[in-house]
Parts: sequence; C-alpha cells; structure tokens
Amino acid sequence: MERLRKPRVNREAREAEIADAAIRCVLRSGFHGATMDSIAREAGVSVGVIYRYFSSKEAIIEHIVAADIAHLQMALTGIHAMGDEALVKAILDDADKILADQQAPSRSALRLEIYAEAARNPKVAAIVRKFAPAQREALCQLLAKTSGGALCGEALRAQADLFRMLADGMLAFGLYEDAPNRAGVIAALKGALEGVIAPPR
Amino acid sequence: MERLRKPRVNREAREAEIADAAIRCVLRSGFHGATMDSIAREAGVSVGVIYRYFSSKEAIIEHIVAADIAHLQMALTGIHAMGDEALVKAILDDADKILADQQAPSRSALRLEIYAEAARNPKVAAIVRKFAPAQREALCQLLAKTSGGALCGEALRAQADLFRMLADGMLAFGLYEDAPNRAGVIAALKGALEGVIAPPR
Amino acid sequence: MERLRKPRVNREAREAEIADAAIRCVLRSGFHGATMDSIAREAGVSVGVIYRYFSSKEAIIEHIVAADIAHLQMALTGIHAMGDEALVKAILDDADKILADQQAPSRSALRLEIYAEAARNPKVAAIVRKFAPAQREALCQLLAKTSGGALCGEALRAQADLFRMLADGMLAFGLYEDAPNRAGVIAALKGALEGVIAPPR
Amino acid sequence: MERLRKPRVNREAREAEIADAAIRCVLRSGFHGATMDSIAREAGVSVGVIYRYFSSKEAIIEHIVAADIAHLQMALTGIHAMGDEALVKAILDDADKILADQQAPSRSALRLEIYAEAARNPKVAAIVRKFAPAQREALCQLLAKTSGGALCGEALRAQADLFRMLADGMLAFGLYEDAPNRAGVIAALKGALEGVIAPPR
DNA sequence: GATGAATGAGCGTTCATTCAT
DNA sequence: TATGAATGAACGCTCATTCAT
Repeated sequence: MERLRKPRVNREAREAEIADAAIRCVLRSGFHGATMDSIAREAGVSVGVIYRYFSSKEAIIEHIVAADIAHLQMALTGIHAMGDEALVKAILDDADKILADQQAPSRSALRLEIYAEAARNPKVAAIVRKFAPAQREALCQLLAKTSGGALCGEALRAQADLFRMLADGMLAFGLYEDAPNRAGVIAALKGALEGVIAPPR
Repeated sequence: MERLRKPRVNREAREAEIADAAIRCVLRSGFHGATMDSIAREAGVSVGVIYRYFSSKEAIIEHIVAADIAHLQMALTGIHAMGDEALVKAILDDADKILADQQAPSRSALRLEIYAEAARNPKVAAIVRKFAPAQREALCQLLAKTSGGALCGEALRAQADLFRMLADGMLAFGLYEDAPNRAGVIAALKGALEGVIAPPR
Repeated sequence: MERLRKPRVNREAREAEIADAAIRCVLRSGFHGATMDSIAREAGVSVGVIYRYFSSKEAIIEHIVAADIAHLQMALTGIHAMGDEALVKAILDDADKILADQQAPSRSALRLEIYAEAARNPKVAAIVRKFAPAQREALCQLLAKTSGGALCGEALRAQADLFRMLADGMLAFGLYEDAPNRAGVIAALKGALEGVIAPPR
Repeated sequence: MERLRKPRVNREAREAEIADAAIRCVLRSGFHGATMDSIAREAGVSVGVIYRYFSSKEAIIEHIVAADIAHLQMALTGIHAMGDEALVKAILDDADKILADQQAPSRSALRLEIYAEAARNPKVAAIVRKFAPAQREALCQLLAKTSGGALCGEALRAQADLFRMLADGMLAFGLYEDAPNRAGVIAALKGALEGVIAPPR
C-alpha cells in the first residue's frame, strides 16, 4: 500500500543539507567559529538531528574537506573528458569561467581554511593528501594533451606542479585588495596558460 | 602555593619570547586552538605576564601576522638591493635558499593560518592588505631588472602577480606529501623563473 | 562525569528560581561578590542554564533591581486603592506591617545594594529614576487624602519627599544594632505619620 | 645637626594620602571596582608601598569606612559645642550648608557604598555599629537643647532616630533625578527641622 | 525519530598579593 | 625602603555534546 507521507527525505539528502548549511557557516566564521547551534539553525533542524548524521563536529569538518577536495578533483577530471581538438580551445575560452569559479570568495575562503587546518590536523591532512596524486595525474594528462605531446616525463610533472601552485596561490590573491581586480588576475593567468598550451592549429 | 618566579628581563626580549611561544602554539593548534594558557606554558611564564606585553590574544595574533608579513616584505626588498648584473645570477643561484625559506614548514603553516584568518578577520585582512602594494611593487622592480627591461607596464604587473601566486601556492604544496619532495618543486620553480629572467649575458 | 539533570520546567518558573537564587547570593555577597557559579549552585542548575534565561550577569542585576523597585511601587499604589475613610485608619493600624516589610533585613539589604550600585552604574540608576516620579506622585496622593486636603502644592510635595527619605533612611537603620529594636523605630515612625495624617474623625 | 632632607613625609601623612586616593577611587568605581593599581596610581606611589601602610585591600576599606563614620560623628558633636542661644539659630541658618555637605555626591555615594557593604560584611557592620550609640546620644542632646527641653525620654530618642533616618534617607535622594533639585529638598528638610526646633525667642 | 534544555570543562581576562631587585 | 613585574586563582561566559521528553 503506497502512502504519501510527510516528505521524509532520505538519509543522503538530509546529510547533504546539513553539510551545506555547515559550509555556509564555516565560510562566515571559519571551522572554529561555526557552532553546532549555528549549523542547526542554518539547516533548519535541531542540534540533536545533526548528531544522527555526523558523529561530531570534527566529522562534519572532515566531510566538508573531503567534499571540497572532491569537487576540485571532478573539475580537473571533468575537463579532459573532452575531445582533443576541442580541449585546447575550450580551456582558453573557458579559462575565465574556470578560474573565476576557483577564485569565488566562497570557494577560496573555504579552501584557505582547509589548507590551514590541514597544516596541523592530521586527519584533514590525510584527506588532502589522499587526493593529491590523482589530481597531479589529471593535471599531467591535461598538459600532455594540450601541449600536443611536447611535454613529458619530469618536465611534464614540474609544469603540472607549477599550475597547481598557481591555482592554490590564486586563493590568497583575493585577500590583497578590498575589491579585487579579478579581471586583471584572470587575464594574467590566461597569458600563462597560453605560454604552455599549444594554440589550436 | 609554590612560587618560582621568572626573573626580570628587558621588555623587548620578554615580548619576543612570548611572541615566539605564541607562534609555536599557533603552528601546533592554529590561532584559535592556541590558548593563553598554552602560550604561557610554552613561554614559561604565567598567564598574567602575557597581558603585560600584549593587551589581548587578538593583539598577539596581529603581532604575529604583522611580523610574518613584514618578514616577507624584507625578503623581497632585500633581494634587489643587489647590483644589476649580480642580481640575475644571485636569484638563480639562491633560488633554492629563498624558496626553501618560504617553504619551511613553520613558515608555510603560519602563512596558511594567516591567510585563512584574513579571509574573515578584518583586522588581519587589513594587515595583509597594507603590505600588498609594496610587495607587488618590489616584485615588479625585481622582474623589470631581471628581464633586462623586456617587461613593462601591464605585462610586468601581470607577471609579478603570477609570481606572487606561485609563491603563495607553494605554501599549500607542502601539504600534498608526507615528506614533500622539496627538491622537485624547487627545480620546477627555478625553471619558471628562468623562463622570465634574462639569462646573464 | 556524572550527570544529574535538572528536569525541564516552564520558562517563567525557572527564570524566577534563578532570580531568587541570585537575590540570595546578592544578599550574601553583594552584586559583585555574587558569582555566576554561586548563583548556579544556589539555584541547583549549571552555569550554562542561567544564560538560557538571562543574557548576562548584568541582565540578572537589572532584573533584580527592577523587580525590587516595582515591588515598592506596588506597595505604594496598593495602599490608596482603599476608600478614603478606611485609609487613614488602615495606614495607622497597618503601619507596623508596612514598615516591617520594608525593613525586613532581606529587603533593606537588597535596597541598600541597589542604591549603592545606582550611584555608579548608569543602567541601574536609570531603573531607579524611571520609577521615582510615579512613586512621588503616589506618595503625594496618599498624603493629600490622609491630610484631609490640608496639604497641597509645594508643601505637599515637600512632605512627600520627607516621607520618602524616612522610608529610605529606615533601610540603614537596621544596621545600627545587632538585634535592631524594630518596635521602637516603628513607634517613632507612627508618631511622625500621626503628625501629618489627619486623625480619623 | 639639622638637615633639610627630601620631604620624607611621616607615616600618618602618607597613610592619609593613600586613604584619600583610595576614597577617590572608591567614589569612581565602588569598593570592588577600585583596584590596588588604580589606588596606587591615584596616590602616586607603587602598589608595594600601599602594603606597607595597609595589610590588605580589606584593611583600606575598613579605614575608609571608619574615617567616614568618624567624620559624621565629628560633625554631630561639633555642632553642639556651641552655646545654647546661638545653637538654634545656627542650625536653622546653616541647615543649608550642613545638609548640602551630607548630600554632596561624593559623600552620599561613599556612604551608600558603606551601608551596602555593612549589610553583609561583618567587620564593616561592626564599625558602623560601634559609632551608632554615640551618634544617637549626640543627636539626642542636640534635640534636647534645641527643643528647649520640651523633648525628653523615649520621645526624645524617637525624634532623634527620625532625624537619623532623614539624614540617611537623603543619601538616596540624589539618585532620583538626573540633576537633583537640591534646593527643594533642603527647604523641605528645613521645614521639618523647624517643626521640632524651638524657634529662638 | 526529533527536540532543545541541560551540562560543565575550558576559554580569555583581571587583579590582590608577593618578593627579587 | 621602594618598586613594579610576576603570579595564578577566580571571574563571566561559550558551546560541543547528551538525553529526558
């Protein structure tokens, strides 16, 4: 017998709602400043409920970290699902969008928080490290393709690491000005990309 | 109630002792996790003493931030006090040392903490911003010199910003491996530098 | 870490419990000497609970002050709700009770604390001042009635102020003897009242 | 051999300086709010010095209390050192001055503080009580004289107590208005005095 | 299962008191 | 003797976590 009950959302959806609320709180106040009360209020649930989905505040933090790193991972692997010829053009054309996404205040503040936390919290560091090789590999493949095979071996990995640093460095860049000149930064990065990427023939 | 008094020393020395102890605590636990008690214990003084040298925990944080940013500032301006011809060679030769200093775990962990804090603490953000233009200018002058005048105007500033991002991005790089392959990173950066820097004729 | 939870009761009851406990602590130790810990212990709750009912210690003090001043206010206005003829007799007959209530050690000690606090805490002073005009008015009406209209205008107000001073002066009177001779004081006050109050015809 | 040394003040003078500084601090901030540091600063000495003259903060408070009560005592006994005929006139003429002195904000704030403290601090209560009988006696003698012998026995004591209450009640009166109408209060009190005091024949 | 009131350890800070100089 | 730096218990307050309802 089918019933239309009160919209009992499933476990995953509820967990995601709470995690999203937690992220909004963390962006406002940092990992420490985000209180369980504030997360509960933001998620529209009671504190007690949170503990049915996460064993502790620590667990929420780890979840947020893993989700953010995974998002980056997807962005990277997502890109080179594209066909070869399209790729180079796409990157150059979409650089604005890709970079703007990375540099969005919400993303950068969260990532900075994560990196600071990773520098002293072993569990968070472990999550960051777990994904690092795959991300490096994804970047290597991307650069190999876009450079038309000109880059390989040690030089390829070095270049990939350089791009990784650029991406991470962008996070702090927004802090340097009250109303940061995003356009300028993005243009500069595009320039750097063009230096490496073989222009579409 | 046992008393083991810490003897009097001069003001600056004591202040520095406390600030150093505070940095060690911050590296271990972050700005928030570093408690006044832990700082006092680390410095070998009682809590009360700290308040003779700093008006609040907030003041300690601002002191640490300002000192770290000022250190970076000095490193940048220090470099191009050198003569023109010597400079390019010096940079390439000393890149290892310069980069290693910036990438030292204590420095990078602290800087990451600072960036994360700046993303939501206006006072810390103000300190970071205050130095940003001078640092950019220092980088611009450095690149102008080392590129033999080839770079100027908008392109020069863009390149400077790119290097700034690389420097900041390096901070997070140490997190990606348990025992990070510093040599590899440094080699890659050296490569990047050589792309811009006019080789000494 | 043993847990013995105090059960839920309704908001008003719990708030009153805490305020009462706070008054007992204030009587014992003064506004300053009454610590949040001592209030919590006296109320049989944990410190944290207090903050669910009062936003700060300051708020508790203001609550206590306002309640005490309001009690006085009610005593004053309550009296002359009575009919004219009954009034004079009632006052003379009940003077003992009224004065004894005001002079009860707990009331007088609290009021003295309030006056001392008002002398330097603007918020407390504001509460005291807020009720002063109404109290004066109530006293004026009372005297006008009981004097059979013989008192009016400036003379009425002066007499009212005199009685106000007597009432406040009584507070300190209990301090002058170990086991204060209340009966004597009350008799004296009764005498003073009779000097003003028109004897019932 | 006489010497003009550095103005080494004697023990009593120094003690009085510190006590005076302490009173100024207490008036500003109450017994609790006055810190040993603030007293030392106000007195222009170091904290350590205070402890050579007073064994503790408690001792300073007791000293202040005793001094204030003694001051009142002297005011009372001082008055009727005067000759009989002069007395009544003097009191009526000087009532303004006498009352204004009692009602001076500095005196009243301090006395209120003392009464509040006496209500819970046994040592302070003891000081207040110690002087009470002598003060009552002084008031009795004063009233006996000024009433031309009309008052005596129980009635005399009751009247004296009434005046004592008026005097204490005046202390709180200043709290009821922002800029208290002292003139009005004083006029009213003068009226009360005249009711008892036999007009000079 | 959901709620949110209760808990209390632990935070940043103050200040009476001590004592090496 | 005078100084004021050092001490640390104790303060007001917060918040992750628990559990009776």
